[in-house]
Formats: sequence, C-alpha cells, structure tokens
Amino acid sequence: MSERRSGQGQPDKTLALLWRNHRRAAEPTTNEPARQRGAGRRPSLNVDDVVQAGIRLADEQGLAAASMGGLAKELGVGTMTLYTYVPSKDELLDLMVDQVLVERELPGPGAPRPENWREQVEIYSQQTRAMFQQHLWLSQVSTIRPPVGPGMLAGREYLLSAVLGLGLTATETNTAALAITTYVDSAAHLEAESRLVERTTGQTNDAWWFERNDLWETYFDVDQHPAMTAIWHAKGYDSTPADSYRYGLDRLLDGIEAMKPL
Amino acid sequence: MSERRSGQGQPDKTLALLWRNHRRAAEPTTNEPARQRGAGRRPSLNVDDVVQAGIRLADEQGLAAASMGGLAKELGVGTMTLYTYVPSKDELLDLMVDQVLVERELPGPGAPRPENWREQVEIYSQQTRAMFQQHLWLSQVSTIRPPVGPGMLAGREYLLSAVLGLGLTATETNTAALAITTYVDSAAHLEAESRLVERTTGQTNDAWWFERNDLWETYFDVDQHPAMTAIWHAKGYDSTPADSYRYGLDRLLDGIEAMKPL
DNA sequence: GACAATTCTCGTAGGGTATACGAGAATTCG
DNA sequence: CGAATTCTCGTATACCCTACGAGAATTGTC
Repeated sequence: MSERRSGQGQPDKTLALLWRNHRRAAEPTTNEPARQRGAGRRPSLNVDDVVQAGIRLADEQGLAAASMGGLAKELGVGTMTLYTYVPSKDELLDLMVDQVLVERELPGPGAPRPENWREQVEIYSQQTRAMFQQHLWLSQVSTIRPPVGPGMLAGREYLLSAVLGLGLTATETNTAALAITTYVDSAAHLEAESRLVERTTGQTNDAWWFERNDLWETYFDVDQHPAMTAIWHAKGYDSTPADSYRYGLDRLLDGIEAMKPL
Repeated sequence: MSERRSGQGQPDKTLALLWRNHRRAAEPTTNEPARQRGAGRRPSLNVDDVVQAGIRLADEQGLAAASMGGLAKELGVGTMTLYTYVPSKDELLDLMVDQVLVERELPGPGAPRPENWREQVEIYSQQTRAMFQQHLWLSQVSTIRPPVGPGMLAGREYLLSAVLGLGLTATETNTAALAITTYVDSAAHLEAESRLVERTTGQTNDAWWFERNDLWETYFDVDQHPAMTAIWHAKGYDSTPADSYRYGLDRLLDGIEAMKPL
C-alpha cells in the first residue's frame, strides 16, 4: 500500500514496453525513424534483464530489496543506469507484474481444455493462487490500474471464455467473470499476504494468536458475543482458510450456474 | 503495501490500548501497582486525541499525511512526544483501524434487526462499504493480522449471527461467514482503492483507459482474444463495478442458501 | 585518423520516512 | 525543599526515488 504507482508519464511508452516482445498488429501510417542501431555506446543490459532481476530479488528478499539501488547493485551498475531501461520505479513494477501474469499456464484460444466450465475456472483459480504463492510480493502491489499488457489480457480472455460456455447474456457473462476474479484474486492476495507476514516476522499465525490469549481471558465479553461463543462451543472454528476459500468459490459458482437459461 | 506492520513488541500492551475504553471482565489474581495518578508531569494529550487526529488527517490528506511528524505538527507537539501515548506507528494504525471498525452501525445482540438473513448481510455490506468510502486510507492498510479490538470482534460477531439463522452446522456457518467477509471486504477494499487513485492522481478511471486507446489499435490481437472480442461486439462491457459487486454477492448468497437443510 | 553525432553511465543533491537515545522540564509527595 | 516520577522533544541514522548534467564509449563520415 504505497502512495506510489500514481501516474505514468507517457502511456504510449509504457504500452510499448509492456508489449515489447510482441509483434505489432500493423504499422501505423506515421513513418517513424525506425530506431536505427549503429551510433552510440552499447547498452550493457536490456529491459528483460532488469525485469527478471527485479522479480528474482523481490521473490528472494522481499519487495523492499527490489529498490532501484538494490537492483543496481545486484546488476553491477550504478543506480541511475537503470533509468536508461525503465522510465520509473512504477513502470518497472508494471513490467514485473505483467511478466508473472504472462507466466501463468492458461490454455489459449484453441488449446485443449476441460469441457466443464467449472473445471476451466478451477484452472484459473489454481494458476492464480500458485502465482501469488511463488511471488508473494504481488500482495504488496496495487493492481487497481493494472498493467495493460499481454499477461493481464490473457487472464481476462481465459476467464471470459470459460464463463461464455454457460450461455448467459454478454453483460451477465462479463459481470459473472468480474465477480469470479474479484473473489479468486482477492483470496489469493490474502493468502500470499498471510504467508508473507509469517515469513518477514518469523512468526506463524498460530503463534501470533497464541500471544493474544489474554483477549479471551481478560477482555472478551461473552454476553456481547453470543454467536462467536456458540460457534466456539460447537467446535466450529477448526476450518482452515483454504477450506473457506474452497467453500466460497463453490457456492459462488453454484449461484452463477443456477442462472443458466434452460 | 508496506513492509511495515510486521510486529508489535508487547501484545499485552497492545490489547490494553485497543480495549482501553472497555471494562475488564474480571481483575486477575496478580495485584498490579494500580497505576497511581499523582506524581509526574501532566500529559497534554491522551490516546484518543492521537487516534482521532490520525484518522482525520488520513481522511483529509491521505495516509502519508498521517506520519508521526505530520501528526505531531497537527497536534502542536514535538514528534517524539507521540511515543508517550503510542508505542509505534504500527500500533497507532491498529488503533485507527479498530476505531473506524467500531463506528460501523451494526445491530448488537438483542438489538432490532431484519428477520431475513440476506437483509442482515446487506447491512454488513452497506456499513463496510460506507466505512471504506469514508476512510479511503483503509485500502492502504493490511489487515491480515487485524487489530484484535472491540471493532473487529463486533463485525465478526454480527456476520456470524446473521449466518447462524440459516441452520447450517457450526463449521459450515463459520466457513460461510468467512467466505462472505472475504468477498465483501475485498470488494469494498477495491472500491476504495479505486477512488483513492482517482483522487490522488486527479485522473478518472475513464480518462486513464482513454489514454491507453493505442492498446486496441496497435497491440490488441483479435485472434488471441476471441472471447473479449465477442463480449465487445455484443456490448457486454457496459456494466459498472457496482453492478458486478451486487451480482456476485447475490450469487454467493444464493449458493450458500441452497445448502440450507430442508 | 579526426570529428560529430549519438547513446549509455552514473555521482551528487534534495526531500521524505520511523524511532533510539538521553537531557531537561513539570508536577506531587514526604 | 529534595526526591521521585512522568511527560517533552532535539538530534542523529539509515533508508527511499529521481532531476540534473558531465563524462565515457561507439559508429559513420570525411
């Protein structure tokens, strides 16, 4: 939750970076200088080097370690050298995020996939959660204005294609897909945040709760919390976050499926 | 997402602060010094002053403005003076969060409430979203290890009591309640984050997308994105985030209700 | 081989953050 | 009046991002 990631100077440049490894659909009418290679000092790095180093450092030592200074040290260059390859820290983060998004293994259009739409959604769920678990720092990055790159678009495309199979109206399909991503992405986000806190504090969640045992003995008022007390006495608190995630996703899909036209 | 909010030194002290305005259930056997007032310089502030100022500053000028330095200036004291009242910035954030949680208007046990469980959930949804909209900075604060104070407990209690009306098993009730909070809290979180970004950048989301029009003209590949293209042509992209939230919550509750025993 | 044009490299400087430490000021009690 | 207690807060440290501008490296042309 940072104050950063507010604005990027030139959207055109950002898009060009995000789509740097893809062919352009068609050459626009404007005849650009065509980026001649020849004169000038040779670059010692390229954009992918910086992005990969950022991901690796953030994976291994946390997002804070992927500072411009830390990254430069890792790559053996001066800090300001990085700004040759990337316009700002914010845009670097966008590139890192879209890179891990694109590395999900979601079947593209025409690729083999399960027939059942729920199993298709399940693939999205598994891949997304695995991505967050592998890159815990994702939980520290706002994606409210996501990187508009190949990775993000592939994710949207896949989930929409899965929900399309239900035969709902176009608007309803889109709405349902958004509801599913909200649930899945948010839960994956929370799972990653939880593990990240355990790692950085060196304290498990159980240990954290145990430290707060005083709550129940000293402050908790049974009369004010009859429902919690009832659940407690009925041993209803033994479910894990993963159980809760599973249950919620299944019920959400139940509800959506029930809207299917006959 | 900050690296902060990792650990609080003494959980006992933290709990005492969170529950500072509540009677203790019973005096423990240990006979404490009883905190005698008398000797010593008089404090110029109290904990609530600091917490309220923090909330006000964060509401009006953003979470970054609620720094220890900014807060001290606002209160007319030296920065380090604040540490008399609050052990650290992290704990101050906990106090701020629980304060806004406690200000939700959720019917307590015994208070009048709708009979229908869905309408009870609706109150939770409305109050939580209103809270996030009033305090946009909440979207910048991790609550993966929430403040274990009266506000958080009241929220959990209320939602559990609403779901209890369905007659599910204790474990299923707890699981369903967790799924609902995940969905509602996360969506409220995202809504607030969205508005916060609009405010701090001075750019609406529509304007942001418009800036990226090049995406569709230059980079978007129709063959790779048939589902998105189909939805587009069928005018399926006209729904708002609020529509999607409403739809998803209704379907989730549908799915949960369908598990009700006959 | 010299020179211009181009491009990459990166040191410095500036304004921001939380908080450990310790000296000093205010207040009450004996 | 002195001791004990409690609140007050200046200073110093170690980070963060990045604007600016001078310098280094490379190529093509004459």
